[in-house]
Amino acid sequence: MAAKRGARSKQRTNDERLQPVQEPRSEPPLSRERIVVTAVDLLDAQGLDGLTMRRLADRLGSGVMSLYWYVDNKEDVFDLALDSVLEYRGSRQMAEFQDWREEIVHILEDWRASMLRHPWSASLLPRRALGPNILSRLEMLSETLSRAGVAAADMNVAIWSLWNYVMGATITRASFDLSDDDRAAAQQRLSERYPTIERSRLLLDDDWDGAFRKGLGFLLDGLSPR
Amino acid sequence: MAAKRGARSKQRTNDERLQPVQEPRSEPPLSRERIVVTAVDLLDAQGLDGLTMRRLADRLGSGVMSLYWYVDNKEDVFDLALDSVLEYRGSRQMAEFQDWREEIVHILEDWRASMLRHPWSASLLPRRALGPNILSRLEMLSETLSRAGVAAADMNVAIWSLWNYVMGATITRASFDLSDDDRAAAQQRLSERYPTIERSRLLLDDDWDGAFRKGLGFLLDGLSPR
DNA sequence: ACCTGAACACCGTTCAAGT
DNA sequence: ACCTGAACACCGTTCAAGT
Repeated sequence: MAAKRGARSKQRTNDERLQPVQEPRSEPPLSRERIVVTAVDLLDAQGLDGLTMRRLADRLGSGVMSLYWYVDNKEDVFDLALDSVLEYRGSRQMAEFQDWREEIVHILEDWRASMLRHPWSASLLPRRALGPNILSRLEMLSETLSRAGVAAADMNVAIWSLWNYVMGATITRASFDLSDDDRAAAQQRLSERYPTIERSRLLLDDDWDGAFRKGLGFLLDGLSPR
Repeated sequence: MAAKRGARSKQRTNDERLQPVQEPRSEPPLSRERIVVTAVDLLDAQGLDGLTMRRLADRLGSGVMSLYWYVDNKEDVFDLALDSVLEYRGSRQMAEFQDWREEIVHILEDWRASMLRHPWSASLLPRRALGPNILSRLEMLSETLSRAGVAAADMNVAIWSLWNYVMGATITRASFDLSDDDRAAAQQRLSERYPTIERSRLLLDDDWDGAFRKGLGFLLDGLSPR
């Protein structure tokens, strides 16, 4: 568990071959999958700037350049980590929902939750090509809107509007991690020059989930066919 | 013009004191303002990753460490560049507008346009503290919503919803700069696994401005008081 | 097929020093 | 008050080489 790296195969001398094949104390061989899993861990722990090829190799117990056998470059690592985090793990048949609105809310809240579990992912998503997992989320969304009766001519606008809303909300939420003191101080500084937002206590509001759901409700009101 | 740096004050020997004070061929003195202007130029030319302290100093004709007299660190440069780009340059009295809706659309389209003129700015904005210029845009927005009769209880949700929509739309627009060929190729790959978004030609749609305005319309429909 | 270390061309920032 | 170069502890990736 707290085994030192580098002391890997030393105390293998007094043989314990009674145990079956797996050797828990030596690193498993490098693989694309291990690299992705470890990259996600590292990103979760250190953020976007915290992922470096050297640190990643370190965690994997390999030399830096060994990674390049499995991966083209650092951008490739980002793409793989991002896609892995966006996998939809919920059930596929949506029979459980009363109406399309509830279904859309579920799809978008699940998407948002997946990104917030890995706060680096939201700001990464718009910069990279769309991977298979985000595309299948868009496909789900699109199917549901279609069943809901959104006109074909409005379809793309509807999808992009919801995309914009979710991305904006999630990127903002993920990067706005001021402490309560910081927010109070920021709010304080508003008083003279920004009276209106001061009055509504804009920067003190911290019911992110509620605001997300409520604002999404407004948008869906606008998007509702007829 | 193509004067070598470092050769700055050499050929000052044969005196030309007839000319007045300004010396067009030597760099003006370093200043916070010059640093910000040059940083924006550099960011426009090379993007977020293209701004390095060394390149910035190079463009300014100074040593790298000289910058640190005017600026705390690189993050400081980002904050200053970001705020400078978000300054509102339009007229302040909104008498010209027929109704609040038109006014909101104007405010948000102007904000979006400012960010798209400097595509690095949108993705930077959510990561940094809110500077004075973005705060005064929020203040304008807030005033207008107030005058429009949005209930105090809905005010923050309304502001954050519009914020989310604009940020999501702009970040996406600014980073999605695939060539037409790339988009066609991406669209092609959708065919089997993502039939619904394939059918609506989601990735081929390139009327960004129209989609922004139309989606904003839907959101404002939802937000309209009563 | 898989892994490696040395090397290159970069980074941001500290520090001690110059004028 | 303003500016500097050397140095430190990093980066991503190429290359030539090892097994």
